[in-house]
Amino acid sequence: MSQHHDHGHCIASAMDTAKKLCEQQGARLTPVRRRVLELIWQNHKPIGAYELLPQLAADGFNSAPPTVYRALDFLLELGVVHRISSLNAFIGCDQPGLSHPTGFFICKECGNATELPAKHLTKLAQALEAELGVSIESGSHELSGLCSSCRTAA
Amino acid sequence: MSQHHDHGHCIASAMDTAKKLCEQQGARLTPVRRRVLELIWQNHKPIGAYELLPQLAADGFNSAPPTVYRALDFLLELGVVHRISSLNAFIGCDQPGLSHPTGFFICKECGNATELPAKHLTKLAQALEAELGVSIESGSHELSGLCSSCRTAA
DNA sequence: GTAGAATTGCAATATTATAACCTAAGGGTA
DNA sequence: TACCCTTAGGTTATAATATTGCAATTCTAC
Ligand SMILES: [Zn+2]
Ligand SMILES: [Zn+2]
Ligand SMILES: [Zn+2]
Ligand SMILES: [Zn+2]
Repeated sequence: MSQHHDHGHCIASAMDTAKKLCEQQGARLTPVRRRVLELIWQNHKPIGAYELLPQLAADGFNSAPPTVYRALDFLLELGVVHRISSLNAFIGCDQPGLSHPTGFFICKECGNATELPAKHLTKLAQALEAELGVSIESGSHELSGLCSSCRTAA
Repeated sequence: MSQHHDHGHCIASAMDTAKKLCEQQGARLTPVRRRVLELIWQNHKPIGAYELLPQLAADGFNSAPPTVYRALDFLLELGVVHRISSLNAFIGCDQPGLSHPTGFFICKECGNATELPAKHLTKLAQALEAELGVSIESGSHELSGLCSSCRTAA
């Protein structure tokens, strides 16, 4: 996770991609869905569903659990957000649009989560399919430790 | 997951290993901890904490959530049980005693979970550490699809 | 035996997620 | 436009998972 990136650009780019994906698929990026995606990107770290609720409320949106879970389900389905189950949290996808195996490295110090390069995950899946005789359809990889910045600081 | 294994042996062997690990570490395999581990192995599929409660109650144990969560925490710490966070469930460890990266393949058809060979997971972790400049301390890999039996059946 | 530590019992509560049911809004078609 | 149908959102309640806090007990070391 780079510390010095243009974060406004991050968000704008993610919103733009989501809009395009919706148009391609005939899906509707409604105000609440759009706002949830913005909040997830503004946060830029894994964020829990219940942390989103007050932020939605502050914007005048309805803020009951089903509202945010529905929006999250939509965004997950669209492929612009991932769920990190070991944290019960959600984060924006780096490479939305491309269907790809998902995994994250989460720094236990700073909390930042970096999406893992799909290349390695695909390779692992192939090796496991060959060795176990299974067919893998989906998966998630959640690793934890110190990111390079936090390692340097320590 | 082999369908034709001596399941009684599975359980006995797991209990024996747990006992030895406790002796080595000066930890206490108390009745409720022992029973929780037995129940997990008897089930032989990922099992939720709240599924264990009534089974404990049937044996005359206290059966409030903290009881089972404490036992699970102890067994996780001891390394004889793993948590599968995408299922909010627990399962016995294949290679207890050896500290190893953990991952599972879970068949979406039959529900069986197979622990992934550590070799591949270690290799992935090393590749990611090199590429991302991070240091990985723990991780979990949860894959889903069809196991070889269910593939054949389908 | 006694002090200190670990374990358990117990009640309450926190956190995360979904169900059920109804209303409102969009979108195509005659 | 009027109609119908589908999707999305509002609202209330509840389910499912997990933890906190404190008192009582049991174990262990001395
Ligand atoms: Zn992604
Ligand atoms: Zn960090
Ligand atoms: Zn294991
Ligand atoms: Zn199967």
